Amino acid sequence: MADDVKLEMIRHSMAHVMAEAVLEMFPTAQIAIGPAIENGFYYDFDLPRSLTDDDLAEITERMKKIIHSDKEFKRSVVSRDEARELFKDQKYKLELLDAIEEGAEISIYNQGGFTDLCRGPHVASTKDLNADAFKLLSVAGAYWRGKETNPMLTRIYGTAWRTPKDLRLYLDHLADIEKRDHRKLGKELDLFSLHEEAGPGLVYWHPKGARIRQVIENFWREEHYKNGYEMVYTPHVGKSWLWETSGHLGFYKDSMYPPMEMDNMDYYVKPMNCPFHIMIYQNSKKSYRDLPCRWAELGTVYRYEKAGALHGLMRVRGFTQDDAHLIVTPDQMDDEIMEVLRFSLYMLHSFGFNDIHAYISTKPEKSVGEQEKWDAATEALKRAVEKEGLEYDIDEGGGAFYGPKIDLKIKDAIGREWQLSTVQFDFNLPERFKLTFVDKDGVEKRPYMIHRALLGSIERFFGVLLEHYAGAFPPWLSPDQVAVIPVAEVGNDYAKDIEKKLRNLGFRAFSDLSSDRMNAKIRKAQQQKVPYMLIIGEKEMANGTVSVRYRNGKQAFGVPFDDFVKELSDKVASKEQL
RNA sequence: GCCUUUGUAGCUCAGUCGGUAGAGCACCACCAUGGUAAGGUGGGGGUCGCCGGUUCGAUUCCGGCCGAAGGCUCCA
Repeated sequence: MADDVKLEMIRHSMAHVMAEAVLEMFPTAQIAIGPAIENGFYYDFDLPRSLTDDDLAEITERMKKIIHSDKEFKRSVVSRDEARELFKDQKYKLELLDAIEEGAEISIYNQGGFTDLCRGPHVASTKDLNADAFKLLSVAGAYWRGKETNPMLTRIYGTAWRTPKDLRLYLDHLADIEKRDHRKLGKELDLFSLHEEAGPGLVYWHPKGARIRQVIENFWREEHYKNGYEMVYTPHVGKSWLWETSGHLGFYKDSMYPPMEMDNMDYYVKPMNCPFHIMIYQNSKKSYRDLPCRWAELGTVYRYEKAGALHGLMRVRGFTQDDAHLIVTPDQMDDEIMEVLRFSLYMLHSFGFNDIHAYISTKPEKSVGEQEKWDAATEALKRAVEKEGLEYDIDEGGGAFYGPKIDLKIKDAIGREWQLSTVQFDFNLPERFKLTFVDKDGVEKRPYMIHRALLGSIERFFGVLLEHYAGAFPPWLSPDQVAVIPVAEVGNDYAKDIEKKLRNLGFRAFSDLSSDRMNAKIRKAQQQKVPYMLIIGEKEMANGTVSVRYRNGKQAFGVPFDDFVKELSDKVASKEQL
C-alpha cells in the first residue's frame, strides 16, 4: 500500500475518533463531515456552545483513550432505510444520505461507540493510530457545505502523522512559517505598515521597504525596455462612461470603490488599467505596421475586498500591478505569447524562483468570443508552455469569461506555492471598445489583446519575496547592503569615509556611529539581516583594509577595500544570494 | 459578510477576584572608548481599541461598534 494512502487513512480515522470524543462530551451535537486533508483532518460539528482551549485539551485526552482502547474499525453495508434509522437524529447525515445516488452502496464505519456514514477506507483498529502523533490545532467556523447561506458549523482542525517524530517535524515547519510571516518581518525590518485608522488594506512603504521596491521596479523597467515594451502612465480615476463601455460596471461593480460625484458625473477609481491603455490605442488609427503594441505600466489600482479577506500584503485593497497589454495581429499572437512566457520565466528566475509550474485555464461555460478564437488562443498558450519545457496542468473551463490564460505558480524556499505571473487573452474589451487595425489588404480587422502581469502585484510579490528569503534578501535586493562599524570612536571618520565611497559607487551603505559598543552594533546589523558588516579599527585604518563579517557569520580579516568592492559588485551583478 | 479567538507604552508581553497600571526592548540624558550577537546609571512615555450600561467608583463586569488573527468564500 502506498505510503500516502496509509497516511490518509490514519487522518480520516483520526477524524472519526475525534467525532467520537466530541459526542462523548456533547451527546446532542450534530455531526457533519470529517475528511482527511493535507497534513491532517477536520470534523464539522453543530455544538450547543463554543469551544475553549480547555475543551480541545479534553477532546485530546478522550481521543487518546479511544486510541488506546484498541477498537476495530468495522465496515458494513446497509440499506438506505437502515441508514436513515441509524442517523435519524443527525440532520446533516440525513442530508448527505439524500445526496447519495440511488443504487449506490451505502457503507458505514463503526469503532466502538461511534458510527459514521462513510465511504472509508480506515485503518484496521484504533491501535493503528499513534496517540502521540496527532495534535488538535484550531477551532474555526465553516459553513455547512461551504455555502454562505447555510448554518455556520464549528470546525476542529487537527494534524496527524505516523510517528511523534513526523508530528514534531510538521510542527517545526509550522513554526518556520510563522517565523517567515511577512507581516512580522515587515515590522521587525521596518519595511512597511498598514493603518486601520487610515483605511484597512492600504499599504505604507517605509524607507527600507521603498528601497527594495525601487530596486525591483528599476530592474523591471530596464528589462521591459530591453524586451521591446514601452512605458505608459494613465490616470487613477475615470468617468462612468469608461467603465460602462468596458463592462466593469456591469460585472465588476461589487469589487470597485464606490463612485465620486463631480460636475454631475460619476468618477470611479480604477480597479484595472486595461481601459486606459485602450484609450491610448484609440487615440489614433492603427495600421498593422504599428502592431504589436506592448505597453507596460506599474499601475496602482483599488478594489473593494471584503474585510475578512484582507491579509497583510498578500491581499490588499490598493495595489500596484506590473501590468502590460499587448495588442497584436492574429499572425503575431504565437510569437508574442512565447516571448511573454520566456520573459516571465526570466523575471522569476532573476528573483530566485526556480521551481515553476504552469496552469492553463480554458473556456468556461459562460463566455464571450468565437470558438475559433478561443481554440487558437488556447493552442498558442499550450505551444508556448511546451516550448519552454514547463510542467503544466489544464484547468478545463477555468478561464475567465473573456479569454483563456496561463498562470505561473512558483514554489518558495519552504515548498509553498504562490501564483505570480498571469498571461490572459481578452476577447471582451476589443469588442466593447471596437478596437481595429488596418491590415495589409486595407481591411479593418480586430486585433488580439493580451493582458499580462509578471510579478502579479508589487505588494504581493514583495510579501512572497520576504517570506521566501525569510527577510535575508540577497545583496542586490537588501535595503542596506553594507553596515560600516567602527570598533571605537576613533574609527568614526574612516567609517564615514568608507560609507561615502560605497554610496558614491551606488551601493546602499551606512555607518553606525552611535554610542553603542561594537558588539551591540554587530548585533543590530545582524538582526536587520544586513549581508555585509565592515568592522573598522586601528589596524584597518593603518592598512586601508576592512574586516568583513558576513551575515552568515563568516569573517574575513585584512581585506583591501578595493577587493571588497569587487566582491560586492560581483555579488550584486549576479543577483546571487550571499 | 459569517464563525472562533483577540485588542494594555513605538515593539513583545505581564497585571488589576472593580479602587485610573508594570517589565524587557526601543527612545532621551549622563558615564564608559570597547576587536566580532546586548557596558552601566538615570529619565520621559499609557484617557488599558471606541461608545454606552451597571456601580460611590470600570482598563477590569455587561451590551454594542471598530480593528486584527485563524477559518468559510473569493482572488493579484
